[in-house]
Amino acid sequence: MTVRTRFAPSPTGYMHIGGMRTALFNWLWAKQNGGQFILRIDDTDVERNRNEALGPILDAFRWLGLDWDEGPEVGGDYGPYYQSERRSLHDVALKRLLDSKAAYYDFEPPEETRAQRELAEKEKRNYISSRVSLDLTADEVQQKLANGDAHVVRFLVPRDRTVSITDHVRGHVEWNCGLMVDPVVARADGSPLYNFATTVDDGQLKISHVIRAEEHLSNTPVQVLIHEALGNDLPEFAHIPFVAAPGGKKKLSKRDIAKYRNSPAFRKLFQLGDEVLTALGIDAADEALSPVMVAYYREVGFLPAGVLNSLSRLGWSLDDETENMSLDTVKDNFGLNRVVKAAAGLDPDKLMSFQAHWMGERSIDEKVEGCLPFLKKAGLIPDEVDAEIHQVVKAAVELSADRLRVFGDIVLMPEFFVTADQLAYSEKDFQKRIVASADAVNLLRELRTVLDGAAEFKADILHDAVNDFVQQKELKFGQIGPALRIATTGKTKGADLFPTLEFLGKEETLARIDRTISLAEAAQVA
RNA sequence: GGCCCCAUCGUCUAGUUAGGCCUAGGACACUGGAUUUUCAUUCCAGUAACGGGGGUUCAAAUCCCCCUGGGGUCACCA
Repeated sequence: MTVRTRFAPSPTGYMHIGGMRTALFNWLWAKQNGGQFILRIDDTDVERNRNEALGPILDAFRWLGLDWDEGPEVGGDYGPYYQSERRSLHDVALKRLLDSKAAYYDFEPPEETRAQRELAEKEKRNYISSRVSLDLTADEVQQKLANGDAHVVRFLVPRDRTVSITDHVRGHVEWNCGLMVDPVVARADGSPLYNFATTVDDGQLKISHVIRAEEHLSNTPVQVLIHEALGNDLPEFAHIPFVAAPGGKKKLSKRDIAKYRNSPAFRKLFQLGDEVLTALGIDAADEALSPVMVAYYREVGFLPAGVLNSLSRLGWSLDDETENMSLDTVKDNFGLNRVVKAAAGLDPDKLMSFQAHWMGERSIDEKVEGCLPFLKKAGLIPDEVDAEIHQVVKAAVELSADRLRVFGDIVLMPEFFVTADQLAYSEKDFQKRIVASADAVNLLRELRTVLDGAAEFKADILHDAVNDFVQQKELKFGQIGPALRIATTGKTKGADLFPTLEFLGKEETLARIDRTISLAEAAQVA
């Protein structure tokens, strides 16, 4: 049997990270079994511009390197792959259901249906369809149809049986059809509804494995029944756990983004986004760029390997110890039988840890390539990168070392790229360690002389010179180090100090100290 | 509320199918220490879990039942 899996997103304008995990598992299963992974666009109910809304979704797949064998742009033998273009196919299937009496026209007013439903809930009773329209004679039905009476088409659930499946992750699951509502399969104008269109399409696209999030489990009996009525071979099912919000068990949802902002577990990612995106001149409040969406990770400068590794381990494990895995490793070892049943909360800390691991695997040159676009976007380097600028970036990347966890981190280190007059100081630290410190300014003046007099402007020589000075004055390094660091980089932490000074060069270093002294004096006077 | 799903450290998980190798393993986070004249890294160590109650058995995290708790879903959305 050829394994064919599919992911069927609606063109919404963004790609949800949880949806991405579902897509990944589908891709993994297809690839591992030498089958096909299909992208089908469920755009039946969308009025927005298709390309505009689909773009971000395809971008997410491309960014992560998850290719699709059939679907938009690549076509395939089972198209069209846009559900809206399959309407004639749905019409034929609908007619077959109606002709075989597997579905019926329901003229019951929607208010009436809703009232019955509410009454049932109030009485703590299961609701099933009234089926009053089934009492109509064929002529009466034709008459109402001719009159243009409002109606829907419902699937006639066989109430005397059960539906059971053997789910790849949940095992045996069974439903009593006597408890099921007759689902609406089409509106009065014949336009199909989700459960119906999906079933028709899955059958026609010869999908072998429906791998989807657990929240679809309750749709399964309806789809199985429709498949049977249509005479389709039944696909196999795998209902994987949904991705939960960090620190919780509830489904990660776009609707709760505002709430996540303040959640302790999620805060770090939002903060990183705020800092990096703002430095890039991008609106960090845009929900399409929140950590719930794949686009966030690309824009902030994550590696596909980091995101993929994290997503793979969400609800799946290779064994009892392997954590760092490339996509190839996951692909070779993936199995539906090792998918966990319980919902898994996204863990931002662990995600960052995977990301740092894979960034550490990158060569300096690869890191430079990754940083360049970010530096350009932030206006820290010109768009035209000549050899000299390339060299500067390379040196900065080497200095930043493992402080560069995501490419976006580089734009948070402007001290490597701006000149003395543009350097921004951390206000609080500047105040505390320089303005409010009794002799910080005097020491900086003396340090300036020491640095100026160094035989060579090299890290180790500067280091020795400053050490000598510290000993001579009977000070501790801690009494001048922080001030020197702030004066030259604007902040209290960062890359190794003396190599940084060497990187900046004598002229720039002294200029920064001069500016610090004058700013401090001005502040003290005021 | 009906239907369905789920339940091991704070988190992600291994172990459950074939009960003993489990004084429950790993990773992330956290805490302490070493290295680092900041921060980060690296290294070492530590804290930390089988939701509860009944069974079955020589033996239960593992099998059965009940309870509790958590979650999903109940549209002429997808």
